[in-house]
Amino acid sequence: MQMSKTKQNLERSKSVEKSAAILKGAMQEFLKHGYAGTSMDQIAKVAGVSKATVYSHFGDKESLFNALMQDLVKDKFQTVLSLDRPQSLEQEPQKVLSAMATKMIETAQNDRAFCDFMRIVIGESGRFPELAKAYVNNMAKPAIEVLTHYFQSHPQLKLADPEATVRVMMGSLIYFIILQEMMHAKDILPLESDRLIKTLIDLITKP
Amino acid sequence: MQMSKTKQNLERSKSVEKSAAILKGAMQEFLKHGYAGTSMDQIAKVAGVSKATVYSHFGDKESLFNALMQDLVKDKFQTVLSLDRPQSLEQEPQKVLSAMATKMIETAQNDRAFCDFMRIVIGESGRFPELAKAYVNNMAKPAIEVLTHYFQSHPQLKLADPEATVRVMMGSLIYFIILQEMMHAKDILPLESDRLIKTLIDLITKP
DNA sequence: CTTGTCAAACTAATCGGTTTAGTTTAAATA
DNA sequence: TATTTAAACTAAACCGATTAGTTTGACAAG
Repeated sequence: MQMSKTKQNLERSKSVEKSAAILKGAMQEFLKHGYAGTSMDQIAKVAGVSKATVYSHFGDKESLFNALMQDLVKDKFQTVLSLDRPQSLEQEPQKVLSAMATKMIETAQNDRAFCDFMRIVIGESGRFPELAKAYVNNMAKPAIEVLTHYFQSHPQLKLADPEATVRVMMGSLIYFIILQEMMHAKDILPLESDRLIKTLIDLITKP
Repeated sequence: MQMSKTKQNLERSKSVEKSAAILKGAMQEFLKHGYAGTSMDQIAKVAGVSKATVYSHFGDKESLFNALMQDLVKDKFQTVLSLDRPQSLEQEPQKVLSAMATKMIETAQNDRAFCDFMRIVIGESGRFPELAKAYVNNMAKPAIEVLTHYFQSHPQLKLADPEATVRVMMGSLIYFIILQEMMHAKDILPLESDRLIKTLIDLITKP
């Protein structure tokens, strides 16, 4: 039918601002109400955009959700990377590991969206296995690998199984966050993060 | 208020069988599709019951969800308790703790509904804080307390902070289950549960 | 006659998704 | 500079299906 374009109008590429507004609105709603609990009308409204525009940018609800979560995984990945790349690798492991753990918990405590994000990833991991795998590949795996490499390059820690030890450390911290921050257990099972971190580091760098 | 019954019609008191069928159907659907993703029509259908009956037994959707999840928490609590009450308390801690950890992971691996249950509790913990608190009070807290008591009554372990050590142990195991079983990380980040358990127990009962 | 149940119809709202009819934008052309 | 063109956009109506929740009227049984 129409061959009339073909000039160079790749420019007006569907107005990046609208796309960004839609993604921002979708993030707000999906994080708050979950996938099934969020409607396209809501998203269009909070994005300040017509529903038709939402559909012209992202074909359907599932595509929008996937696109958003992929973005979000990459975004939060930056956080995790900066947490796990210890700035001062040369200090004693006790200090380095302790600082990493502290920063990780502090991040979770201050970044509300991070907890909401984790909740969605876990909660929708059954219906969106690709989302779960994106989390594993882009967040859990790099974090585990960086930490494993750190453990392996510090033989003075005398760790029999650095890979498994990483899992112990990550698990302790993440379950603490899940329990205290996500499951509202702060009042029911109070525990200072410092005590957990000290105990954990002491176990790993056993005196 | 009304004392009119008091005969012995505790029998046909809304037909326990129907109630059970509804709860069973609701469990199936809620665990599979989440709260917002499940409709009352679906529940009535899979329960083999009319929708009106569902509403006459449980006032509305939210009440049904809460009633079901309370039941489920109590049910799964039995599992957790039996996991944490070591049958043979008198063996060496290495054996006792190792057996507990193994049984916990095996349960999660074999009981599909257990993973679905955990997913829902975490996923809906933002919108249903009461559900999260029920989980904490009826499952996490007892498990942590039993294990804490076990640690405290075994001073030969020389644990500086038994409470925090429990968190390390529980966190390691539960994050392993979340990653491998719920987030489909088995293929991406393979790790034998035996290695994790051995490493964890070695750290706690440091030789 | 009360109680529990049923299927079915019903409400009013919302869902995901499409379509329409008309407007804004910015670049290309003349 | 004025005009044309095509894409992106808008609000609004529309679609059929589905939602949570109610009501009705009939039937069975203690």
